[in-house]
Amino acid sequence: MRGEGSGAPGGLAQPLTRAQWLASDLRGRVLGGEWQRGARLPSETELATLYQVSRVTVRTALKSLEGQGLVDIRHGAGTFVSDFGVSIRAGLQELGSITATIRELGHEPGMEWRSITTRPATDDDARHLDVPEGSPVLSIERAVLSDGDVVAFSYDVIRLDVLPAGAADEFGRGSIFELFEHVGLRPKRAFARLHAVQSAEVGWGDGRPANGLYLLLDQVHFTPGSQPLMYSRTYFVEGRFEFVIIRTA
Amino acid sequence: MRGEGSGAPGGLAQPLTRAQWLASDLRGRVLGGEWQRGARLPSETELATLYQVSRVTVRTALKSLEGQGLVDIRHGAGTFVSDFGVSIRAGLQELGSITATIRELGHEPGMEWRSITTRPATDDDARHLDVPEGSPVLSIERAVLSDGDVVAFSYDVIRLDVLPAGAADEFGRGSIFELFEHVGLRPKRAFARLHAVQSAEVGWGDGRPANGLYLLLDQVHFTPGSQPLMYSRTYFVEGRFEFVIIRTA
DNA sequence: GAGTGGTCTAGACCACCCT
DNA sequence: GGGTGGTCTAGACCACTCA
Repeated sequence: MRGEGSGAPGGLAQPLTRAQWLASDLRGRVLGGEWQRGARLPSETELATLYQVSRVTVRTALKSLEGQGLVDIRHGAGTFVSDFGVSIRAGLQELGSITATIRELGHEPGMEWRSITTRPATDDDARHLDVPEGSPVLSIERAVLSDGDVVAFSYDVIRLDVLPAGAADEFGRGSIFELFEHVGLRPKRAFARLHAVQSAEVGWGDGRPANGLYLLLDQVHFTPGSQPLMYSRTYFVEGRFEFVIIRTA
Repeated sequence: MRGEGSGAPGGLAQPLTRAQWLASDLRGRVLGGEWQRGARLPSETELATLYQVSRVTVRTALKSLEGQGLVDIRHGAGTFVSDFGVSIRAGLQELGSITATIRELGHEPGMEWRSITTRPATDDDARHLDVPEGSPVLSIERAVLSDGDVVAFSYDVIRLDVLPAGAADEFGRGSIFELFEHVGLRPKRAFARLHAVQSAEVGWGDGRPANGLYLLLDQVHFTPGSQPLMYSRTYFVEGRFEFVIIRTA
């Protein structure tokens, strides 16, 4: 059954677990319109048989899709294609690159670097990245674009002591996540805080909103070994990006 | 081992799964200071033996604590008490009452009702709650307090057709979640969107911030059967509430 | 290499929905 | 009552960390 995985994962090549592969495949089938909105998917037992995996694996995959708002699992009744359906955007709780998210929404992502410099860590950097004040960090200022429009301004500070030698030179093109990947330092977790901000100091150029309103995502990214890797403050221009969270009991 | 569960669950009495009970117990032990910040917890196998449950159950509990930012699970190394430690606030992705969250942070929650009325659903209500325009809804305006200070203004619209007869009269005291619980309608999921808002129209009384800045949590709550139950717009006064999200890959 | 977490399986029993 | 999801178990094997 099921020849090749139709739904390619959004990110890069890397070994997928069976559950991730299944989720990706089912995601592709749902988005491909194989089932109508509100329609019932095959039962977990059926899927387990079809895909030759255990029911636990099926459940893991389905719960992931539920977390993305794609399907709706109802006890005793079945799993249904969510009413939000195809129009859903990736949830905020899933750690991934903004670029990938924009692409998944069907837009053309872009990036404009304003500056990339090496400098000593400020007091603030040091506190967030857990390094001594003054130790070298890579400071990046960039604007995130979607279909040519600025959706966010981001101020990122990256620890240099955990990067392989020469890796710093590679920054400046492509997604930051892809860079980390390339260097073998995939962020595993992020601790994020949200704030509403109004300021004329944020950002640069024509992309700045007249009202100066932003949703600030202030986050620290960690390696699988729980080392702080990057501290970023990303100011999303209010109204140009949909922040969605699926909250579950 | 482990006599009674020390860590009482934040919410109300209801049957807990073993994993939930375990999570609650471990949470109590961590918060109680049984292990230092950064210290390693017993291994999953040890915990499984100690608590007489399977390792899968232990993992479920630990992952829940990880999602709350309480512990830090490191492949091959062990599970450690998070550096954020005790000061952590509940994550935004966990669906729960604001009241309960405030209490967990060690503050005294409060509520001030401004108005509770029954009225026909507006166009906007109808769209979010999936009812015909004009069908009766319960409209609530309230302020959420923490230690006597206003932290949020909330405008809630509740479907009346799914409430048991007479239940509407019970609103106006206590947490809305407790009310739902009492009536047997525990929300299971919420679909939330976030916005930065600046407005002088929002809120009332002295609690309004001078700058008019709010973080708007715009959400629809669903019953386990996926019926829309409540549409609420909660305006959190910027700076008075910490919005935290643990994002994972 | 020993120990720890990450993933997966096959099977079981329960709670819930629907007819 | 029959089917579906919710939870749990015991055991297995793999990947990673650390000494």
